[in-house]
Parts: sequence; C-alpha cells; structure tokens
Amino acid sequence: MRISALEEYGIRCLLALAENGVRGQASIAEIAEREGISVPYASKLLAILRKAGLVAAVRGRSGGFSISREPKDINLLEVITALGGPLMDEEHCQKYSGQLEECIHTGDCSVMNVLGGLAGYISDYLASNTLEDIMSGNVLNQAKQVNMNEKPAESSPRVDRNLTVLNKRIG
Amino acid sequence: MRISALEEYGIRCLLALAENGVRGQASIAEIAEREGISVPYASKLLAILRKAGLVAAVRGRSGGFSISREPKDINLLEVITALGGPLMDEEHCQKYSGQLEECIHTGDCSVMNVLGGLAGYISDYLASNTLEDIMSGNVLNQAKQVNMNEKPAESSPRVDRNLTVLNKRIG
DNA sequence: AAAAATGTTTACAAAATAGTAAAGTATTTG
DNA sequence: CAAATACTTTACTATTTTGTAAACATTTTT
Repeated sequence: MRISALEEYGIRCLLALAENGVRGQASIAEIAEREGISVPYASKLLAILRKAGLVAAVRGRSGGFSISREPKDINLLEVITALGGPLMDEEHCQKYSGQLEECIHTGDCSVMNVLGGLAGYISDYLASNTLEDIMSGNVLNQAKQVNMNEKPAESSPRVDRNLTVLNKRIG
Repeated sequence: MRISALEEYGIRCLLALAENGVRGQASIAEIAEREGISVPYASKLLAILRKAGLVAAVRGRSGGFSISREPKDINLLEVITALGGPLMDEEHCQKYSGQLEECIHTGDCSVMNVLGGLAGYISDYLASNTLEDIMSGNVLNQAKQVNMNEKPAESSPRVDRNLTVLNKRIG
C-alpha cells in the first residue's frame, strides 16, 4: 500500500500551478524543470490532470497550463482519484477472491468490512484537505486517538463503541 | 494508492489460520484451496508471513502452519507492513523529489506534511484493528466527520483547529 | 504563409509486482 | 531405512506500472 509515483508527482505539479493562480500559466518545460522530472513525463502527467478537468491547457506559441479552479475548491480525493483511480473499486472482490467462482467470504465478508472501512477512512482524510490547505501548511495531521476504550468482552463481541479522534491542523 | 494483491491475500490467509487458533494447523494446500489461490502463491505468501514472525511452520509429514500469536495480539499495521512494506519510508523524499539533487520543496515541505499526515492517519487505523476484531466483525468503520469547522480566514491561515471525528464500530 | 513554440497522441523501453514451476530440505510413518 | 508428505528456496514468466521517444496538431509571431 503506497502512494504511486503518478500520485506524488501529480500533486506536486498541481501545487506548482495552484501557486500561479487561476490566471497564471506555465509551460510543460517550466513545470518539468521546477519539479525535477522529464518533459515527456510531465506531459503525460498534465494530460491526465487535464482530462480530469483539474487543469486547463492552451496550445500554441503562448500556450501553457493553468489550474482550472481555485485551490480551495480542489481537494486531494479528487486529485488522487484522477491519478490513481479509486482506492477500492467495484471489481475488488471479484479480483481478489482468488480463483473461486464466487467470493469465499460471501455475504458478511469480514475482510471487506475492514478494508472498505479503511478506504472510507482514507477518503475522508483526502476529501478534507484542499490544495489551499496544503499550500498554507494547514493540513490535517495524523489522527491522535485519545479515550480509546478497551476492547469489548468476548462474551459480547459486537458491542458498538465510540472513540474520539482528535485531529489537529499543523501549520 | 491501492491495496496490493499480496496484502489482500496475506490478510485472508492469516485470518484462515487465526480461525484455527494458535494450536490448530493447516497445510499450504488446505489454505490455498480455501482461499482460491495457487499452491505456489500460497507458499510464497506464507513464507513472507513466517519470516515476519506472524505464523509458525512445522515441516515434515504432519507439518503445516499455525498462527504464532493470539488474534487479539496481531494488528493490521503489522500485517500490512510485513506484506507490503511501510506506507512511507525514509527514502520517499529522495525517491520522489524528481531528478534534482535535493528536494525542491526542502525545509518546510508542504507535500510531505500532507502525505506524512495521511500515512500516520492510515497507520492509526491499521494499528487499531486486530485480527480478532476482523473475525468478530468488530472493525472500525470509516470516520464520519462531524462538527467540521469552516476553513480559517485567509488573513490568518495558520490558525490551529480541532475537529472531532466520530468513529463507530460496526458489527 | 512560414517558422517557432507549445500542447497531444501513440508507441516503445525499463522496472516493479504478480504469479508459476521445479528442485531441494526436513519430518513422519511403515 | 525408504517412501510419502510438507515446508523452503531459487529461478522464471507474465502483467502492470513507470518513464522515454518521436511524430503530430494547434496557435502565435514575423
């Protein structure tokens, strides 16, 4: 489970454009140099971002790329999804249930419960951070779990529990 | 950003052994059949889990694998780390700062702030869920953010904020 | 209109991951 | 001790991801 190269560089390139503002413009060559990646790779990256509607391109001699929305209106979930697809798609079970016809953990699938929960958890984090947050250093730091109740007794393993997570913006 | 195949199947195989209990034993062939994967692939998978100390192997005619600790004492962070490495290692910046000598976003790196925060966030989730939690369907569901304060004014972008995240165990 | 600058597309090469195959080592059973 | 069973290791193939290259299309400038 890792951040892919495309995701990492995509965020960086988008931030570079975001700092230029919606009106500003930068060429592929400029972005590539600034981020230290090759021009062809930057081309590929920016094409993906353009098709996702995150940046706008102008061709021709005085062309270039600009960010298509204000940084505060672009969150990381949209960016990551554009660059690396969803964290967990519909085909996940079909793909990872092995070679059996139907998922062996059919019905109440415990693995899906925890991995689906993880995906939702991550999505929440990503959706909560905009490009503007990142630029201003105002991002969600990792959750610090306090008031973590002890595990429920074995005799009643399905008791619902609440636990408060204290998040703090770092700056 | 995805769950890798090794991680997915590794969790499943480990769960299969966990359901057998610390005393129980299962052969590669049995596990492979149960999970619908090939015997060679299950071999590779279980070898990784053994080297990580998560399962114990007994050779010979009446050999097989067993889980080396109680399910309540094995959390997902350990499993995921064993199967797919850490979410973000020390070389991350070196690897993804492009071809420049030093990271272009040196010092106060905004990208690292948000991605490091994400990694910590995910680690917290994984560390909070044990194999026993998964087996009993007692896993953390995705965070549902309530009391989300509005963004700070542009004039004071670095104001710290707290936001309460309500997590709920599903069952 | 020609040339230069710039984005677009397609194809290809390299590296990492996923999955398979086979030969080897250890233990039990008769 | 010999054969059967089961884990171990190494090597290999296939697929996906990463990154590069080159030809193409569009706009501006002269």
